[in-house]
Amino acid sequence: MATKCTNCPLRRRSLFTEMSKDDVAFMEKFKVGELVVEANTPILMEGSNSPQLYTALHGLGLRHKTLSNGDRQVLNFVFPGDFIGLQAGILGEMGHSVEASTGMTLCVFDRSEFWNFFKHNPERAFDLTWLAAVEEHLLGDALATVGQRSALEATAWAITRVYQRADALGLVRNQTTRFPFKQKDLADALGLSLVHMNKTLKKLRDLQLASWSNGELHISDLNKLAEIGVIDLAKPSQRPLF
Amino acid sequence: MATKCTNCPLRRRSLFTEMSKDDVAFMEKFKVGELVVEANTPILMEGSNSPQLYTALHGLGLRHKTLSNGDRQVLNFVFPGDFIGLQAGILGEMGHSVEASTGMTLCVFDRSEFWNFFKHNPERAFDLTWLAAVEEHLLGDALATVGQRSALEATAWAITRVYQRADALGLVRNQTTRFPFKQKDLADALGLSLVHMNKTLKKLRDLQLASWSNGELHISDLNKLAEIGVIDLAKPSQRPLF
DNA sequence: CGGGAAGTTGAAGCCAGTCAAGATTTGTGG
DNA sequence: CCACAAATCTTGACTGGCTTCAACTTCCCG
Repeated sequence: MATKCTNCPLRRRSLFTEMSKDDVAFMEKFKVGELVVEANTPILMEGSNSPQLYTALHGLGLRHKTLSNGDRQVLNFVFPGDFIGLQAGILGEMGHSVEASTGMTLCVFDRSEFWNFFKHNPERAFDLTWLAAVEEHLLGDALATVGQRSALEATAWAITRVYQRADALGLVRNQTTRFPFKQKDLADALGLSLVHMNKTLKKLRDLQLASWSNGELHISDLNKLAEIGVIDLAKPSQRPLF
Repeated sequence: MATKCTNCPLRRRSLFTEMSKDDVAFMEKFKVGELVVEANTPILMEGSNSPQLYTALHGLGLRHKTLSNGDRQVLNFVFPGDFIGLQAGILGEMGHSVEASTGMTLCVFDRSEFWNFFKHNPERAFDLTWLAAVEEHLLGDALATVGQRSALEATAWAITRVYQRADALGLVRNQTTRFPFKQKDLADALGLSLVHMNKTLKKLRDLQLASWSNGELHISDLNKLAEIGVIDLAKPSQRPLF
């Protein structure tokens, strides 16, 4: 049974901006159902023009591009609250693929209703653009990391960022959070080989900064980690939820 | 004397979508003037919240992030028609800096009027989101390149992309286009050292694929270049102009 | 329990970074 | 318009971080 937007468990979290009753009702009309997928299921394919758009309610996934030679670049990890399919909605074509890494529950929206935001609800349209701008911002950071930082720095950066995102969602306990990805996923996100990723993680373990095993990420010294990763620890500001 | 939007020289180019007379008039109100800057002038700084937004009318520039350790990542090159400051307009803060590499002329828009697009002109608001989505798309490509491709592949990719963009703007003659950047700029865009960038360019020269000197980029074999760079040569589709 | 996926570790090689020095172009003041 | 300085480009030699190859271990799940 699909949850009503009024009762959305995500909306309560302090990370997300308040939404008026009217807007919630507006979203309710837009929502056509929920999708439950198993781990390792493709959700959207690069180049596709999906009739449906999603918001991640529960579970984790990743966005990636696969080159014709088989190499894969992971662009980002998908957390609850993330909007999926903006490029399909706006450009008519996804520039990357999205897949579920764990089991996931997704809110499903009808793409044909997309235009209504712009026509009838400028605030929500603005929020949508806001999300696109943030995504651009994050990709810029990732590009700078992959382009300029060493393997140790990049790994520290990535781990710090994941931890911060999880923390903002209230998913951290005892400096530990669920991070059910493969080492290969992180390697592909940072442009490193799997072997070197493994050795770099070992180094962070030996330095007593962070350890990641059995899908659990534990942070021992966030400040030191942030320092190595050249990242500032400013609390992420509130963001709109779609 | 500032050009009126009605007479905008860019708008005539086939790359850009048609705009209704009403919309052009709408833009006209939004435009507050023109800015002429010299080469090597900063236009927007990372972290700043500029009251003004721009569209490049003439000249070339680049977007970049500078890390605290001094390393620089070039995110993209700015061509005529590019909108500058979307992040400032939407997020209230730029995630990267923008600077002029040649002398540039920029249309200046008032940021405080920004919200009016969403309120009064949903088509233009949609176009804005479109631009943000395309930017995200391009950054994804760049990330995949820097993360997964060798120096030769990455360089071929970058050169091909620049050439395609210039071509779409009608800036190519005799398979040659103006590309008045430094080798360091391209190196910083691809995460390579200057020395290796230089040697890679020499290799492309020796292979008789492309040569770049005196700010002029000449392409001998675009197909081969695109093949090495793993990029497809589909004509870029029309895009909205702001 | 057996087999496959994921993680771990060592050894060898190479792509790209760093260092260094000279050539060429660009900019500037007299 | 020349002369000198600064920036950019170029090339060679050396170094090293990361990749590749290969084998072994551990963890699951049927």
